[in-house]
Amino acid sequence: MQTEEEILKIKKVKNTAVRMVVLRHLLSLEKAQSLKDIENALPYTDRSSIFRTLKTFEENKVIHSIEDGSGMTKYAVCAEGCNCDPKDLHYHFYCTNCDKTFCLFDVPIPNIQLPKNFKLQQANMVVKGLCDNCNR
Amino acid sequence: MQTEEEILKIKKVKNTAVRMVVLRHLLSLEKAQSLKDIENALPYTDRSSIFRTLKTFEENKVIHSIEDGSGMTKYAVCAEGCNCDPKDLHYHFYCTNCDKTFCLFDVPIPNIQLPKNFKLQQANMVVKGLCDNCNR
DNA sequence: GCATTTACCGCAACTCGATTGCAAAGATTA
DNA sequence: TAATCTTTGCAATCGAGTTGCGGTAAATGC
Repeated sequence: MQTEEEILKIKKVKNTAVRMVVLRHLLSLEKAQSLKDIENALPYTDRSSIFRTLKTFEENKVIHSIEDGSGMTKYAVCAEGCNCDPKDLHYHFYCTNCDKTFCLFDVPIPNIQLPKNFKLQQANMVVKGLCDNCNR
Repeated sequence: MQTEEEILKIKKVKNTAVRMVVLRHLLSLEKAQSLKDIENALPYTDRSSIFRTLKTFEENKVIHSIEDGSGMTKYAVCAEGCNCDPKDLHYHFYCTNCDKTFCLFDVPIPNIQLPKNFKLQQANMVVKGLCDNCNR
């Protein structure tokens, strides 16, 4: 497991107070977080600073964004060695009851055969339904 | 091919002027449309009327909505016999250059093996990249 | 056919997540 | 140290989506 400092160093992102606290927060949680989630969790850090931090992280592939159909973009730390290639894809499961987003790392993504001359850049596979906890 | 009147009758949606014009517009295009798209195409129809029409259509399964990662919900007319089941799924391809959304009816969706006790309600599979026309 | 109820429409206002302008504070370079 | 660039916090703005409300049209009851 890499420390926050190591991650930022590897991804060539300058280490600042806001960046450290945001990255630490993301690392401490297993679920993808929205800007709002982070804002609520870090009450002394300004929203726009968090926003810009997330953009910076995304540009430098520290994190990747997920559109899970909840209406809010979520963010999660890239796995070690992840280059946010289409190959690194996984399904996201959005629970319509508890509003949590899960990364389904274990569910394989098939090879998508696109029409001729279409070029894949990224993909967003979101499955919605009820999670384990809510499906009772 | 069904007429607008027939579709509304089958789906038990009352036929009104706004509904007719919105449905006709959606049928006339092969690509999923956003509220904004429709608004621009129908300058004499009020946005909120179009919005409520789309909601009514969606509730009655005349159309289905798509979240394609463009930030705007898109709408497309359901195919004949479509019940908007997870089974009726298909990939959507969003071109990051020309901002168009394509339905990839011909690309099969695999069976998604969810973790134990998770329940699938719907899925949204969006592939982003360059379309035929923009990939030159 | 007329009155009453219900549904629909258009306008304007509002919500809320995302984004930006700007100036102050901090870090870096010359 | 001075000049320059980056980051931060605040406030304002943007834009898609949504809602309240009064007016109009359609459906229903008598």
